[in-house]
Amino acid sequence: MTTAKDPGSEILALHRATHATLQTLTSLLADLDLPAADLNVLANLADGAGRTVGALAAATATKPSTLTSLLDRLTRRGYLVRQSDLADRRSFVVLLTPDGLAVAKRAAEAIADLERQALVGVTPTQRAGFHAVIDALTELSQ
Amino acid sequence: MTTAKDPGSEILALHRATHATLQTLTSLLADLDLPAADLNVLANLADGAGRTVGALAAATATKPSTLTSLLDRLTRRGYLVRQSDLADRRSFVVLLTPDGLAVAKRAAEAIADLERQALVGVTPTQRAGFHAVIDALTELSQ
DNA sequence: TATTGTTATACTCTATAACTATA
DNA sequence: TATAGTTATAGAGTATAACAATA
Repeated sequence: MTTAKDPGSEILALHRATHATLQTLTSLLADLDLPAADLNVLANLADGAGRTVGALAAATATKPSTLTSLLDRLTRRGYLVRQSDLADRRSFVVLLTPDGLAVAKRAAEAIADLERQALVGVTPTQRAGFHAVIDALTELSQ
Repeated sequence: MTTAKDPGSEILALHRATHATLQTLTSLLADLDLPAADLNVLANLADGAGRTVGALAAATATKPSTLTSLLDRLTRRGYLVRQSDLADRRSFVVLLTPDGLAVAKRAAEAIADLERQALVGVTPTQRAGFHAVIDALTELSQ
């Protein structure tokens, strides 16, 4: 046997899983009427702490220009505000409103629920392995 | 300690890693001038075997209607053909041309290279854990 | 009747380049 | 000069509903 059995499998599995989980989350939270990327950003803000646009871009591995229209939409909905960063006035700090925090918490809870259900038969060791691989792939791609 | 330390982390990490790896792949293969989703589909076909549109949709966790324009584009480029499935004439089998196979193999190799580089310090056990978590999340979301 | 895939349609996702304000 | 973020722009990604062909 000289042939690799399953070339490309981690990254292809990653993309498949991302599509699948995004669709599931969107339909679980259909009443919020928010696209998947918005849920993702909100979940990243669910701890209530402010983050600069750049920090959010890093957290989601997207570009600031990708976030602009998304943040505009969430602002229009009353879910967040952009505050000028006092420390560096080129930056904006993204801050959830009370409404936004409630929605963000629902998104984060739906994600946590989905993980709990999916990972009921998964050991902490396997979970640690998952993060080791994910982190390695993410770090190499930055 | 009653608070979970890192709620939502698997799925958020998944989405971050997907964005990061897609961007890296696209720039590694910039000379092919293909968007990320095309590379993903081609890599899924790189073994040279034909697949129905439905099977491809399942492999990428997308809908057939999402694939239509993508397959049209790859057909226009001469990378694949749709053949009527003799066993079930409602179906189309997607088959790579020789040119398409060459491009698909480059995509699959770039993915394999990226994985090799990223996972050089990752143990087989960690890798197995990764797949256990990914599979659990994917299966729950179908 | 049910299923496969396309078409038509409507938005969202995403990045690059040029720009503004600030550092 | 360099950086943070937006604006302008262009194209790709995605799904739903309606449809045609086949089962």
